[in-house]
Amino acid sequence: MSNMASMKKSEILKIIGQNVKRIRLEKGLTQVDLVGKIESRIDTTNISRIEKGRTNATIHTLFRISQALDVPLSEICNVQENKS
Amino acid sequence: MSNMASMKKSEILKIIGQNVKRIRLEKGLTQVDLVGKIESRIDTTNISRIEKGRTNATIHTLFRISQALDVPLSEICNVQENKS
DNA sequence: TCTTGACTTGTCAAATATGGCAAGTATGAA
DNA sequence: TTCATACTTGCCATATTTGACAAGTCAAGA
Repeated sequence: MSNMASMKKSEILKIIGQNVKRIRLEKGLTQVDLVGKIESRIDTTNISRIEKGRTNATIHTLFRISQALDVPLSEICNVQENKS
Repeated sequence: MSNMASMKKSEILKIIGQNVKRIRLEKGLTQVDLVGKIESRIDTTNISRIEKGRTNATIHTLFRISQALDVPLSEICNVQENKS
């Protein structure tokens, strides 16, 4: 049912961002907490833009976020509505 | 055992690239075949660079590739060695 | 009201991803 | 050897991410 083929760029960026925000909140972290746990520097500006779906983050940026959130990268990258 | 915390940028890019290449070959596709299946244009140059881990692709580019390969994005983003 | 914390958003500079083209490498077949 | 296919890599121009800072919004308290 997911009709992935027609998913627009803005849509998947929004889903990725929602994933990041949801996991961050589940861990009880603020954006400032999160960047504090990230190895090489990431700005809260960028976190905010990613969570809002305003930026098309690189995989390495998302990977660093996944490390700080202590979840697999694939969890952040879960954009599928449902699997058969 | 995965020691994700110390994974360097070049290492995760290499794994992402290996994932793309492996799945593409499993599907019996050439790079030219692959770009032919991608909605908005992607150059074989870029596919090659991603597969070789030479470029830090954006999530939207990897998403379009996952669509063309008919696999979930999370499969391309599977960089974990093994899960506990 | 004032303050604080959390987040968003604008702007800027620097780095780099992307698309495009051309040239090079490698393999296999004729 | 010659040719074709598949892929890699260098270069270029353009677009955009990223890091950084400043300013703004919003909600909860004191």
